[in-house]
Amino acid sequence: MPSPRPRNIKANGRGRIRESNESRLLKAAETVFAERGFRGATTAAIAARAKLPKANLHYYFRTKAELYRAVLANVLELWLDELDRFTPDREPSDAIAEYVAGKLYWSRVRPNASKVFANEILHGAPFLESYLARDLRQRVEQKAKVIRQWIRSGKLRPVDPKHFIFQLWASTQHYADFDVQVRAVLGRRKLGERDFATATASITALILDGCLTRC
Amino acid sequence: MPSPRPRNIKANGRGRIRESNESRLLKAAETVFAERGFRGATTAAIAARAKLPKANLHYYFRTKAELYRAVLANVLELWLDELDRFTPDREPSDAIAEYVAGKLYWSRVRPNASKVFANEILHGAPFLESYLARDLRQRVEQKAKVIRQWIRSGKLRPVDPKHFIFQLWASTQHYADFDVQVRAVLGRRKLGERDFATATASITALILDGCLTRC
DNA sequence: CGACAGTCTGACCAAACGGTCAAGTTCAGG
DNA sequence: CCTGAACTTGACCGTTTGGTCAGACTGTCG
Repeated sequence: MPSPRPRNIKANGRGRIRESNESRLLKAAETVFAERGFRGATTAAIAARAKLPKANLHYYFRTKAELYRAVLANVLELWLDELDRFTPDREPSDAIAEYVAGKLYWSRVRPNASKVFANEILHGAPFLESYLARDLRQRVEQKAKVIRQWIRSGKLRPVDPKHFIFQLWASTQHYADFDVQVRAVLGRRKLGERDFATATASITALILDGCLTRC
Repeated sequence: MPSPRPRNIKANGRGRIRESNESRLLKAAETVFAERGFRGATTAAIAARAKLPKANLHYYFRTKAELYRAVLANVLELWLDELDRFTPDREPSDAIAEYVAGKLYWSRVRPNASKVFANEILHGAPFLESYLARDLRQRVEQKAKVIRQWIRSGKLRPVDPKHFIFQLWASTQHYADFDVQVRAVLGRRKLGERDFATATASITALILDGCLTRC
């Protein structure tokens, strides 16, 4: 949640400056946190990237942790909802294909969001513990039910629902979080729309049909 | 590479102390770097975990970067070789199953190694650029050839070899790097051998056969 | 225009950091 | 038991860091 501080929304149209500066800082912070992690990021670097004096940063966000929390909240909003495509009435192959495409879309257009999240989890999720234990867990539990239903109706093999979700997460996150490695292997300077299209097709095909020839 | 420094291996049996202390420091460093990343880790914290004074750490490893490099070298040694199971003469399903099992084995017994590597890549691989561009790229190119051969011989669907390898990497790394998330979703305090066995089975089944019912 | 909340910022600080150093202690070979 | 190399360490240093603050500026509403 953004910040508990003198929010002057009194009357109409106020706080424009605040809103503009806060979003500039959040954008800069997302980049710097993605590049260097929480501890490695410095408020000076974030402020510089937002082209504001450091003291100004601390005017809008009291502490580095508060700014980080705000960035995380933004990221979660983005990350949370993709799984909602999983509903009992849908054809699993469609839902899964759309999920992969959606996740990879965000990995391409907001790679830093993915990296901030990955970094947070990688280092033990000190800021997201309760989110993981509450919201995320419940959400997955719920979607696992949908997957079991798909299985019961014979549309899906008897996969382990949670591990299935892990695999979806893993394969889609990879392209944003490990992009240096992917780029090195593919020999690209930057991953383009075409690379992501190939990735989407590959992942979808593999998850739906596997790699073995059959019948 | 460990360190260019007065290595007293003169006569027999010397350097025992050095060897012991260096390995204690490396172990401690692996943990701390995994928990906090390169910038977040402090030499004081590493020294404390190794139960040595900080000055002693700097006696064995001149700088934090040198220590970090040594840790990375250790990690790479572990990570590098699993792909060697891919040879033209083998049955792909066996090779793949063994690869997944092998990678997940290391994810379980050396999760910090995986995290150090993941963190390095996540933050742009400043220490591993040349490794990625040379060794890794070549290695993948080579293994991609094997996969293409498998495809030509009709044992494998026409998957994109490199993206196929990415998927193998992604799904296996996930359990070490994102273990907090996995634990939260599964409701475990610690991932045990059984969890990893389930994961291995799930990943293998999914990659080989996909999730859709068929025929 | 007066007033006041909101915004801005250079200068500053204590704490923490990576790294150094000189003086000491231990250890094995002669 | 002597010697020299290897090892140990408390104290220290310059720099960087997150955060503060007092005072100046600005936009807007009555």
